[in-house]
Amino acid sequence: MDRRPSQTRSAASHTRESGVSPARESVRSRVHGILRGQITSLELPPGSPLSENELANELQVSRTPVREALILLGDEALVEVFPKLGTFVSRISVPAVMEAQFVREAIELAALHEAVKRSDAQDIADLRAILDLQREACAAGDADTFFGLDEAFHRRLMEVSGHRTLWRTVTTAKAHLDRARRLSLPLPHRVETLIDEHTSVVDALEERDDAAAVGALRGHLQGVFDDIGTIQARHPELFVADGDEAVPVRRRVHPGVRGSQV
Amino acid sequence: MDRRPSQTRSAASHTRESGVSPARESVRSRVHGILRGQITSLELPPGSPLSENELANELQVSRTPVREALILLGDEALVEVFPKLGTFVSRISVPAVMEAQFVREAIELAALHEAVKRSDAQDIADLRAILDLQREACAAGDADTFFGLDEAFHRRLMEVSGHRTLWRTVTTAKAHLDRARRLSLPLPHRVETLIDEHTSVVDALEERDDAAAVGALRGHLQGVFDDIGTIQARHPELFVADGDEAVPVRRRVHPGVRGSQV
DNA sequence: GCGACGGAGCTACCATACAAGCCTTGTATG
DNA sequence: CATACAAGGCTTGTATGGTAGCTCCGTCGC
Repeated sequence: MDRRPSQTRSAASHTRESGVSPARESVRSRVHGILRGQITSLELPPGSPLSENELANELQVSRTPVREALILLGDEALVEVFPKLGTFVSRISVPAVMEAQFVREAIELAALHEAVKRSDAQDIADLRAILDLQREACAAGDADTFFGLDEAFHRRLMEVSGHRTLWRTVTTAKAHLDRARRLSLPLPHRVETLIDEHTSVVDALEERDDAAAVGALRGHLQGVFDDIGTIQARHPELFVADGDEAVPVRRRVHPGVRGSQV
Repeated sequence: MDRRPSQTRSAASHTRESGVSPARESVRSRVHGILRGQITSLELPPGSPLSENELANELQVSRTPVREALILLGDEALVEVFPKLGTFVSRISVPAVMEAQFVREAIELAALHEAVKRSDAQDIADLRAILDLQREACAAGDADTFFGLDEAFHRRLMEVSGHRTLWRTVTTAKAHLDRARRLSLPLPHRVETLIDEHTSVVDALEERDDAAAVGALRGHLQGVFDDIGTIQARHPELFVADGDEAVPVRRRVHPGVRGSQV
């Protein structure tokens, strides 16, 4: 009557875990990760229809894991499921972006507040190393790498604060912010500004200047709002229309081609 | 080639939505809500096995919606799924409680900071009304009602801050805290203390005293830590053992009876 | 007596089939 | 020509079957 596994298992608890799984990853987890990446990178633009059957055929799996992945994505509001109608990549909602920004700012600032007290030389060196790589990616014009390093920077920053599992919470909020930031990246002057802001945070962190660090990070995070108006004017179809909540449009960007570029 | 629903649909976007659905709720959503309530109320104690087949039989539905509900619960770490082994109500992890507390505190304090600037007489009156009801529930010794009102209080507080959708984020973190608090409720002196702390927050809010409000709420929220050591010593089987992460024990509390009380 | 091994019984995972609802579109009708 | 209507094709929701994997426990070998 008593069952227990042969040994402790620390992994495989969170479905959302990315990275390399030790042996094999569940199909659901794999599909979830693929779709999540394509949505946050805008490879699947907001408003795109996501058919369970179609995805299952493309990925060569059955509907079940695809459906389960879509349910998880729906729970984090990256897709919208309309029963008996269809599933769509959620459009960018400015209020939702502001809420996500609020959550992220609250958590990261609180974490930074503790990081100021805890950081050591190694932490500072690691952060600066990431910034150097970011400058390289910036010079090379590699947007994907740049974004990956940006994520690494903020992640490392939270590790310094001593809260290791906190990153997952931020990730959920960050997904919505990333889509907006992806759109603003093509704008000039943005990239260098981001790196400068990161540098200011590390500088203040090294000098254990709490107020300066928090102020710098806040300014950095709130930069999302700088261009969002411009972006919305340029790509209105990617945003939810004012006064018209969540209207799916069952029309793909390019007929017959799924997941085409913007 | 163009499909769109007959009219705008604002509801049914989040699976986690509780409350009364307009027409009919999906089975998955219903099962999810039931299980979530039973877990956070400790009706299903940490460590309990949750078999898809068994739950499906008890609730008279198929395994599919039960499975999907369990996946969602696993995503918020309320259950742990061990592939090919079993699903269990997650044990209370002190580090996890601390992380959840960190998230909640960061968000609620940031929201309160804005609420101080926005609150009007009606808001204050509503909050005080909730406190009166809480005193009644306290006098009557009704724990469930008390907890419901506690939730209503904090929820109303976030509405005052102007961030309506933020409560959902807090809810996820709060679930883990609630289990710990449920256990500490039987301890004497706790309930009156909680009400007093709530009152202090509202008082400071009414006087627009930012520092006092934030300080009072912080003290209130950190009260979770006061008794957690005592609780863990009293109910060690509900917590994850030190140095032994997530070991499911396939043995129910009372043989043959599911969901028995603690 | 004690340890290794293999079947039994359970689990979650994935695949598939059926059901119910919405939208489109062809068609009949005023 | 415009409108009402019904069939068809699509969608997601639910139900069920089959498979791989893990633990338990009886049995065999030492």
